[in-house]
Amino acid sequence: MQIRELARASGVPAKTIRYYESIGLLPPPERAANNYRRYHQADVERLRFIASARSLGIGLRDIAEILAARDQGLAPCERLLGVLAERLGQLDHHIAGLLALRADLQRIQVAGAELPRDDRSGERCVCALVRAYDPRGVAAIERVEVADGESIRAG
Amino acid sequence: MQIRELARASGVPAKTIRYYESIGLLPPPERAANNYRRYHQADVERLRFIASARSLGIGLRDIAEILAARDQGLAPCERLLGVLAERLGQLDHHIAGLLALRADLQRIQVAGAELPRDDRSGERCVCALVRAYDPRGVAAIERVEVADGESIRAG
DNA sequence: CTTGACTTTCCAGGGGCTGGAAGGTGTATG
DNA sequence: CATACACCTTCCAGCCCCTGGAAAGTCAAG
Repeated sequence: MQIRELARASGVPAKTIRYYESIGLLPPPERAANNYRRYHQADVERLRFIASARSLGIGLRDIAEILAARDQGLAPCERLLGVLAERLGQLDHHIAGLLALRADLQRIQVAGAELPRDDRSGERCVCALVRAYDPRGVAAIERVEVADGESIRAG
Repeated sequence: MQIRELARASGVPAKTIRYYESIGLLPPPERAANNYRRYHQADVERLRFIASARSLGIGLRDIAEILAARDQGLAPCERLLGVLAERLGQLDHHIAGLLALRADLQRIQVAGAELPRDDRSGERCVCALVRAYDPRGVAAIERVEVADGESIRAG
């Protein structure tokens, strides 16, 4: 099958498939006479695994290690379980941070809504509240989830 | 004051201060005879605002707009409140996604822990569960929080 | 013969920094 | 005066995971 069909079968855009190949996550496939990539059912499975792991929030590096182990004939189950556990820990930490952040944000919002909106000095308005905000060890670790991109591959 | 002192007073690394200047978030400061940047108290305030807004998860673009408005003598409070509200919405959405993801992850972990760990075919082990995982509209939006970096500026 | 759908490669950008190289400057000490 | 060290400057590269676009080739249908 051609790259587009693999894309449809796996839910991963063709562009991303080429990218995965370029970083060694997928082996270079055989080529047809016209230099088009040719894929098989096994590639669908592999890519599905990658896509699912990605949507579980597992990084490409971990995925690469697991696949490399499997390619060498080793069972990667143990390792995968370890990655899942680690990911769960990260996630809990992350969620806790976001919940604390949410609370802070809401406090500022509520307090700021009662202040005048035309203060240009920035002293008696919501700006002052933001400026005075000091994340007490909880947030600030969570600078991460700001860079969105709204890709929604599986949407 | 020099850049390092501004860094200490604001909690923002010198490198990041230069970066902020390079993208127009901070105006180019005056220079001493030796070409060193020279800052004042007002820069501390501005940077504190930026740092706090960042740790609330507000993007540099929004921050830039707010600061630009203020630089033009307009009160940005209304706009800031809007940004906060929007951010709160994002955050709720994001947290909901992460909680759903957490549940999925845990389900897979628990189910996978009961399967054999030496399956090289990938059919009767946790690998199969991951491969079969299909985020039902909830996750997959949240591909975001995978790119950490563990910066911990305020740590 | 043209249209259109596919493919190929490569280069750039996003978000928000962070690290490092290569070099200039300022101050304290021997 | 030499040296050590801390600070400053600029610029280039990398992180993570793609995504968009350009320029060019290939194939089937009308």
